[in-house]
Amino acid sequence: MPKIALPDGSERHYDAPVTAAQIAADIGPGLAKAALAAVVNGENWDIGRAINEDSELRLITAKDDACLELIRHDCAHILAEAVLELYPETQVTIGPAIETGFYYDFYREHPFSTDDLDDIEKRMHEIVDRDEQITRGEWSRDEAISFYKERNEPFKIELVEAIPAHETVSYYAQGSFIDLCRGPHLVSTKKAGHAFKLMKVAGAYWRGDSNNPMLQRIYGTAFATEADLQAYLTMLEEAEKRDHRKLGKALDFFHMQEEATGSIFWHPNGWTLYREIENYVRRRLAAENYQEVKTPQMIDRSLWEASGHWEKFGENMFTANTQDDKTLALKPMNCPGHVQIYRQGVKSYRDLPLRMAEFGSCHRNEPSGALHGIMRVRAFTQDDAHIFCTEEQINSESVAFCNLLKDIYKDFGFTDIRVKFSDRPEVRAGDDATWDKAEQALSDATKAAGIETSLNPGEGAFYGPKLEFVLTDAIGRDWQCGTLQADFILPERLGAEYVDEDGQRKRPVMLHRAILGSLERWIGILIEQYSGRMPAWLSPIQVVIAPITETANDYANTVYQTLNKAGIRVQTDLRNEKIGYKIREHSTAKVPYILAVGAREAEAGTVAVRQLGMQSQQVMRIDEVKSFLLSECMPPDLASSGSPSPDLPSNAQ
RNA sequence: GCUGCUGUAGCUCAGUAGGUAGAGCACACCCUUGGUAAGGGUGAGGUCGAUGGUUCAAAUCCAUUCAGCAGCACCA
Repeated sequence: MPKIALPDGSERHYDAPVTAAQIAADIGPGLAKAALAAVVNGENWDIGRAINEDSELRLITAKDDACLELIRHDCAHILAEAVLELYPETQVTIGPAIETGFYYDFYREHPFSTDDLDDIEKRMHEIVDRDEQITRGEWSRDEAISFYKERNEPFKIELVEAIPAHETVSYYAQGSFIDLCRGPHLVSTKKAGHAFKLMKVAGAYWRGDSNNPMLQRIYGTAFATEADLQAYLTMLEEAEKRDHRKLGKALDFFHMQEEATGSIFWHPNGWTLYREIENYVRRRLAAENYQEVKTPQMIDRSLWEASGHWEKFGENMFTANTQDDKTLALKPMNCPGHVQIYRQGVKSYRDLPLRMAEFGSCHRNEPSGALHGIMRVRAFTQDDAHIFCTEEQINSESVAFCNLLKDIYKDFGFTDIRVKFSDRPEVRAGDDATWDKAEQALSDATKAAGIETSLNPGEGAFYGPKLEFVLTDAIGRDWQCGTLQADFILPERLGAEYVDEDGQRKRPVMLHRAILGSLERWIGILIEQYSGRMPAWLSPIQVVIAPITETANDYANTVYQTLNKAGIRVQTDLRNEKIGYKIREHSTAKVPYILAVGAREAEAGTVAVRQLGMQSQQVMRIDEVKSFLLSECMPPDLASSGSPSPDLPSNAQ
């Protein structure tokens, strides 16, 4: 005799088990039609599945976000049904709904090609039109296993065996297709609708393990309406235009080429941006009492053996052999080098915390498939630093670091930061007690800094747990940028110590930390964040002076001299082109300010200022425009402190 | 590293029945001196990622290889 509680607070009583569909019909015909699924006591529920006990019920309609997940999950099943119909020799594995749609992993001898997707998609539309009823059933474990044995589906058998003993084994059937599935689903294939599209085919390892066979994954996306689907596809196209690889080339920032895979050739424009960022960070660190150092690019393997890198990280290290049979390694990290500087001379507790920073150029031999534009490269520069401190200082140093990081991110326009807490990995140095201590210390520090973290189990560094500050690129991929790692192990291994108040020699703790992460990745993210339209202080070319006719060339040069001398990155465009052409070109090149000068301006000693993205222009006197541009182009840290002389490199020509 | 796809002028791309390559933009020169997103003309520029093979003949077919792209795995 189930009693059903509804979201509006009302209750309905039934004499016998009842389905959500029946309840919806009792409430009204409109709802009966609109209801697609239900949530019963917080659990997703098929609309046609009987409810036996007193329950809280919420009905799901097409407007619900939860409905989208159902549609996508249905699409995954429809995809599998279509594939089995077209390619009966295929084995099915798993097919969930995901954030951007759905996928299904198949196993077959001959991989799918992109051409197959059209056929499969066509068949999926047919299956939707067939209006096949989707029904839920339950199996005993043995029934499930013998079913899949008969069909020669070893992957599915593995899945059944992995289901915990106390859970029921359910399946969903539609047409001739039956899939082991937790559900829920809509009542028929028709309800999934036609607003779906298969996107790509790719390999994916069974259970995400590269030791397992590779499956064929087909990705698709699906929405409740055709309009939503179109909007999503348009959004993807727009995101592609923000791709840093495309913009980096278009804006003449950098290039890469075969002979130096994973390394960047920085062009003058890109390098100007790079240096501007580096100088900004340098000023911020100096203000926080960091000391900057520089350590060797290549170090003998013995040091890497001592630090543990040779063993734990050796596969990713580039090495070079010398004529006298030494093996040197290009540094993949800066920490061992910093410990060497720390160890010069005796350190006192009075020296701690000691903050040692380096724009450390590192090389790592990343797997070829991991390379991605300038976001994931083999040669990069970290805004790295190591804070040598006592255990008691971990907390305050971590809090100070988190605050500095947040402030710097804000200056670059990032306010929405996600933070992951990565704890001990399987391959690690140090004993469990040390790890307990390190994880606890880092966790306490994040709480003190008021930072919310999500757990990222087993992803810590081999020497310590870490915080990862994650930003997202144009098409939604996550990239780790900043990091904070508590390390009790390297100081031990490399013999760092200090003399405490009581005269005893003790181990300092090392906090490994980076704010931007790598300059290269940071610039990649920045380009995508701003679609290449950098804030003026970061723009490689801040101002272009464009004479309207060549009679104004001399005057343009005069204005140029004034602005260049003031430290503004300014260029002139004296080419024999019309002003409209020049405006278009420099607008496309995303130059923040264009100063048009013609006879009128030359006569009056003014310029017509046109700001990027604006239709109109504003006439200013030379002295006015100079102070206007100086303030517009001021790096944010200098602007807020009101420093009179910005440290702008002047590289204009 | 694995699976699939791609690789033609500086850039974006065309070239599907194998017969020694085309367009637009950019570039050079000439004309035009034009007031805020592309003025006009002429011209130069590729041997088709690399290597090997099939063929009378290959950008086009085959093999190997390198690089890029998507995903997976990896990411201290």
